[in-house]
Amino acid sequence: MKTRNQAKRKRQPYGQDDTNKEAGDDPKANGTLANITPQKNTPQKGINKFQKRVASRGLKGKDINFDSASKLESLSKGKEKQVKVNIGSQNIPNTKAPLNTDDGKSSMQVKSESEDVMADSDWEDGPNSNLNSEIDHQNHINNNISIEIDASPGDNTAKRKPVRRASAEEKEVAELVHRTHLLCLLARGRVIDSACNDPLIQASLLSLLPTKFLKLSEATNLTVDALTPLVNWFHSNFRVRSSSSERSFHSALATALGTQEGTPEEVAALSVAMFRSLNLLTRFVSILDAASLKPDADKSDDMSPRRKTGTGVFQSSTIMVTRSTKPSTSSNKQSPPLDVDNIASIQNNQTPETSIKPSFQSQSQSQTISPVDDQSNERRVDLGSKRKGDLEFEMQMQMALSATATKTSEISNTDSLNISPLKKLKKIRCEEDPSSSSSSLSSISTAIGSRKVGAPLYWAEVYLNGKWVHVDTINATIDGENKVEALVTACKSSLRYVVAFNGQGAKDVTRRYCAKWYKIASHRVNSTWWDAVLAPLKDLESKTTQGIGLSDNLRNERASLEDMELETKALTEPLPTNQQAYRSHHLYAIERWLTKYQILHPKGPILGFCSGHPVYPRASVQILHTKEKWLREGLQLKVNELPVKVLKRSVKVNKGKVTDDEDDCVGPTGTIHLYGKWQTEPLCLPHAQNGIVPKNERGQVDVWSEKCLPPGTVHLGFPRIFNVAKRLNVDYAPAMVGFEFKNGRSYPLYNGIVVCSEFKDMILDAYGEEEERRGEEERRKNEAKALSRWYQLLSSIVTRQRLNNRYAKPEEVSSCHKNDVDKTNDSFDHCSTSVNTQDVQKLISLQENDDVAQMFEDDHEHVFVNGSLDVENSVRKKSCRCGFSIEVEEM
DNA sequence: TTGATCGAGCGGTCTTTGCGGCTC
DNA sequence: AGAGCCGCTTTGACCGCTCGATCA
Repeated sequence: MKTRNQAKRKRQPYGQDDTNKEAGDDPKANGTLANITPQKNTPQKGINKFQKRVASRGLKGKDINFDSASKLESLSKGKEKQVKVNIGSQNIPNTKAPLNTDDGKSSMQVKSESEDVMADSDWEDGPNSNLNSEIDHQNHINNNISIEIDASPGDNTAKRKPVRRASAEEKEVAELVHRTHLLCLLARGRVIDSACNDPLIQASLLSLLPTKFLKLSEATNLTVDALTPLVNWFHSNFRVRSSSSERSFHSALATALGTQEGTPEEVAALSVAMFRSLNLLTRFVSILDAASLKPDADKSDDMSPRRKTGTGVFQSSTIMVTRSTKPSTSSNKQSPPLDVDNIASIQNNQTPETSIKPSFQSQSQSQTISPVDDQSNERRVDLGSKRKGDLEFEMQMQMALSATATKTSEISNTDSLNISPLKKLKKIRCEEDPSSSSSSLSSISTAIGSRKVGAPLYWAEVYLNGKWVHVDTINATIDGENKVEALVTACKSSLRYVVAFNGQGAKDVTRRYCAKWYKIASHRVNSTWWDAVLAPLKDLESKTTQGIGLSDNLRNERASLEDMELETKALTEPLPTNQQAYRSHHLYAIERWLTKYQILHPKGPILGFCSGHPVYPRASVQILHTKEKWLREGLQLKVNELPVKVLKRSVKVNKGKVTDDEDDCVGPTGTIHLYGKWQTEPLCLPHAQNGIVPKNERGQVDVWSEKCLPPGTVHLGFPRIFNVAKRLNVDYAPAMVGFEFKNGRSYPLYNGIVVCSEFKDMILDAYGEEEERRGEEERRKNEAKALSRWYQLLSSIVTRQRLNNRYAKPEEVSSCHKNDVDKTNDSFDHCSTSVNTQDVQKLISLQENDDVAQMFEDDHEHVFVNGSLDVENSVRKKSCRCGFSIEVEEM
């Protein structure tokens, strides 16, 4: 298919494009540059335009040199990436340099390796007195302007990547993969949740607990503070390691419990089991880091942690934690836990900058490659081809390692280290909500600085005092739901789905952890599908979550409280600070990003400003349609409503509408009048009266939807039903249901008829009988056709046999006969028609009795008997006994 | 460094109820 | 002359979304 740009180029050949429009109306009339370029335009201006043009044709950025002093160079440089334009210019000022060539045909010659540059330029040959003159020809030989376009591969701008967009199919595949992955992750979460309920594991955990914590199980109104020592105890007694060797999660959990060491997933699950063993209402929470919803995003998307770590669906996501447990690193236990106290101490004692910068610098000077960071090593090898995201990730890795540097980890210096880590920190700080500046800052800084902290992927939610509290034992963080998003962002991971599991159910609690929904909304799957998937799981979750011994009222209250909390969070998102975010923001809008069919109504209230643009609630954005479009939705304009927006029609469409086609939607000047929904009311069509269907000017009813049916009528969308209505003498109108585009034109599509309601049953009954009769007729016709074909087949065999008998040698006769009979039997065996076996037997006996053969013995004359009649086509099929049949049109 | 802006590729939506030439 | 049949470049123009490049 021709692209729009190709079409544009086609419409704008060199001699007609804007370059030459300014240069002169008819460049061919006079081949001099002076004529091509008006006096007011300097050659440089023209050259600039040429450069621009070349750039726009894919030679962008290629080096264009206009060298009037250079000698004539061969233009045919083969495959050299060079474009030269030689323009003779001797004896005249530059402003009047004529464009001459050897053959005098074209005023300008451009040779390039990309033939299409020439190919889609509409150069025209033609006589030109100036160009043909010997003098100018000589001028050209002696003096010329050379335009060199150097497209060497090393050129910066030549590196511009060809933009390749994902096709619809690729997008669909990506979405399917995404959905499948989500389902797998949900199933995995349920497995883990189930393992957390194991009584043996819970009992073992209880036996490990210091007795002072056992009283927590009896306490009522537990607070966050009361839980802190328990979390710290767990944090310091359970370590995180990279991978699990166990196949079954249940046994892996048991092993992790025994060794007090496990994957982040296992450790988080153990913490959930521990809380549950203390009779605390606890959920296992996981970030579902599914494959990207967008094609190729995983290849280039640096947000995806799968690239950074190794295998496994859940394991893949924890970067730093995983790495920190490599043998050569210090044990987790050697690092102080990241808890509220630690954050406070960091705040008090040192700024993040001072804590990170010195060690970072010292690390950056080292050339030793740490055995710890094998993935960093890999990156170093391929530094030249690294993406920006990889560098950023490596930066963060190095910052993380260097900030908590122990003597073992040393990192080589790379170019990427030239970027100040402080700037990186500032960036992250800016990302963070200003309202939580100090604590968040320290937490993020610590997150980056500590080896213990990676992107949090698994944690627990404990129900305390009427609220679900985030408890991350891996990072020893309690009630840090506001920090999760920043941590995840800092670790270049994504927070698209946060799901809480309990009682074999699951609930999406992303809202609790995500303050900037607009950033993740486009990365989440269609909410209808996701909600449908989660609906049964949510029920399960809420039923179990409500605990034992609670009344239904309390259960409902608790469930609705959480829903309200999440809903409130969804509706109170802070205003984004960049304009682009308002383009598809679900809560807010600014006028500049509205499409042509949108309007603000009412225009207010103003919720704030972004770069001077007033911000309105998204709910104020209304869709506009033409009058016709509203009619299709069963709505009509109220009386005296004026269009709220008037659009110009395209030139081409106007051409066809210049006539007196003026109505409320298309004005005389080719404008489209648009109306909002508030200007409409339910469609009021004329009632059917006396069995007559109200029709439009074309004698039909436009059935865009059921709402478009005149009152008192019904749409009977059956094929051939109009015949029945006609036969019963009932008034009807063809139901036009849409348009079909074929051969560049639109054709109305009809589906059945519209009749008055009172005739509905009568017509349907008659239609049913008619269809039954038609079906029977169809069956009979098929049978007759099959029989006829069998006759023909057998007749041909008889003929063949007769010929063989007459002309073939005796030994061939028997074999031929046998073959024919075999073939016939085979055909019969494979025949799937409804031909009566008896009929065929009769045929075979006919054959054996040689009756048919006898027919052919004489000069057989066909005798046709009346066969079936095709009512629709008025064609009757007549057959002869020999099997020959003809179709006769009945008058 | 970051946001704004621009250009380009791609997919989706909207359009919307024939007509001119030929034969009989 | 007029009725009727047949076969037409594939619709394609436009808009919105997205992404990369560039610029301030």
